[in-house]
Amino acid sequence: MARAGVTVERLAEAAAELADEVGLENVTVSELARRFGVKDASLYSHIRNAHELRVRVAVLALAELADLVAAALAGRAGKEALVAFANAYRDYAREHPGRYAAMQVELDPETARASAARRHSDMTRAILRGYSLAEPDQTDAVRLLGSTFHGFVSLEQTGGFRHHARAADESWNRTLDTLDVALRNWPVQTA
Amino acid sequence: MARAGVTVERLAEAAAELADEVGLENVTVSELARRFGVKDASLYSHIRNAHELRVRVAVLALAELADLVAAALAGRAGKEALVAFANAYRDYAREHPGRYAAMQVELDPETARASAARRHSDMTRAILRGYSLAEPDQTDAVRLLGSTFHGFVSLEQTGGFRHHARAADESWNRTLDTLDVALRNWPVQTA
DNA sequence: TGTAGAATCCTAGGAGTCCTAGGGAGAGTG
DNA sequence: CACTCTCCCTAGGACTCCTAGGATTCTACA
Repeated sequence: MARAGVTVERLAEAAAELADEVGLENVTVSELARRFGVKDASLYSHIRNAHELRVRVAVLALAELADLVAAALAGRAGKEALVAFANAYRDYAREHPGRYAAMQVELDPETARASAARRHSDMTRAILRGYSLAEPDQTDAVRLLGSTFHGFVSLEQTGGFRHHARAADESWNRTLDTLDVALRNWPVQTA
Repeated sequence: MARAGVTVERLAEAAAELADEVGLENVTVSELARRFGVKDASLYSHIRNAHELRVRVAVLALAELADLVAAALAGRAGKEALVAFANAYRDYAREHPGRYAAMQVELDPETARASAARRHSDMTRAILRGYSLAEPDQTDAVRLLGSTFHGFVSLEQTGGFRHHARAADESWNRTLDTLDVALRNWPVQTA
C-alpha cells in the first residue's frame, strides 16, 4: 500500500485550511486523518495530541501574518504604515478566521519565543517610529494598537457590528483616524 | 429517590461557575450532570444540547456585567464614567474568565435581542454624552471603545502582555487616558 | 545487493462525550 | 384515589481522543 505522505508540515497546513472552513473548535484529529486517507491513530506518530494541532496552526498563522504585515509595511511610514498594518491584520482575519482564532490560543513560553510573535510586536514598534514615543509610552502604545485591532476584528467576527446600519468598514477607518490622532497627541502622564 | 432539583437557571449558574474554573471549552454536559448527582441523559429534558449551555452562560454573563457596569456608571460622567465602565469590564473579565469567554460566542439574532447586549451598547453611548459626538461618529466611538476594552482584556488573558517588564495595569491606565483624549479631539472626516 | 533500523501506517480497544429512545417513579391536581 | 406531568433513569449508538503493539515500507549502509 502506498504511503499517504503525512508530515507535520502538511498536517499543520491541512489543519489550518480545515480551521478556516469549519472553525478551529471543529478541527479534529479524526477529520484530518480522513482527509489524508489514513486512520486517526496513525497521526499520533506525527503529533502528540490534538492540542498540538491547534498550536501548530497558531504558529503557522503567526508566521504567515507576520510576512503579510512586513510586506504591507515596506516603504511606508507614519499614518500610511499604521493603516497598512491594520488592514493587513484585518484582511487576514477575515480571509482566515480559523487561523486567526488559533492565533489566540495560549502558547507555552518556549513555543512563543520560537514563534513569529516577537516579529509582530517589533513591527508594531516600527510603526511608532513615525510618532516619536519613548519608553515606556512606546510599550503602552504597542498594546493600545494591538488591543484595538484585535478587539475590532474579534467583535466584527462574532457579529457584534452586524445589527446596525453603520457599516463596519467606515467605523474601521474612523478608528484608524482616531488612533493616528491619539498617537500624535499622546497624553502626558496625569497620575 | 429524591429529585435533584435541576432547573435551567441552576444549570446555567453551575455552568458559569464551571466555566470560570476550568475554561468554557471544558464545560461539558457530563461534568455538569456529575455535579448535580445526576446522569448526563437527564439534563436533556432541561436543555436541548451542549451548545445551549454555552449560550445560557453568555446570556447570564451579559446580564451580570450589565448590572455591574450600570452600578459603576451611576453618578459619574466624562472621563470618570469612561474609567468606571472600563474597570468594571476588565475586573469582570478577570474574575470570571469563563463567563467572559462565553460572552464572545455568537448569539442568534433572537437570543441577542432578548439578551442584555443592547444595554451594553446603550451604556457605552451614555458615556459618550460627556464628549458631545453626533451620529455617525457616536457609533464609531462606541465601536472603538468596545474594541479597545475587549481587545486589551482578551490579549491580557491569553498572556500577550506577560513577557514584558511593563505592567499591564499601567498600560491599561494609559490606554484609558488616550481614549479620553481621543474622544475629546475626535478627528474630523478626512476622506 | 542484502539487510538493519527507522519511519509510517495498521488493528484493536478503552475511556469520555453527546445525544436519542423509551420506561418508571415522584409530585401535584381532580 | 386515580391521572397526568415532570423529572430522572437505563440502554445504547455515534463520535472523538489516545495507547499499545504489530506490520509494512522506506532508507542507508555494509
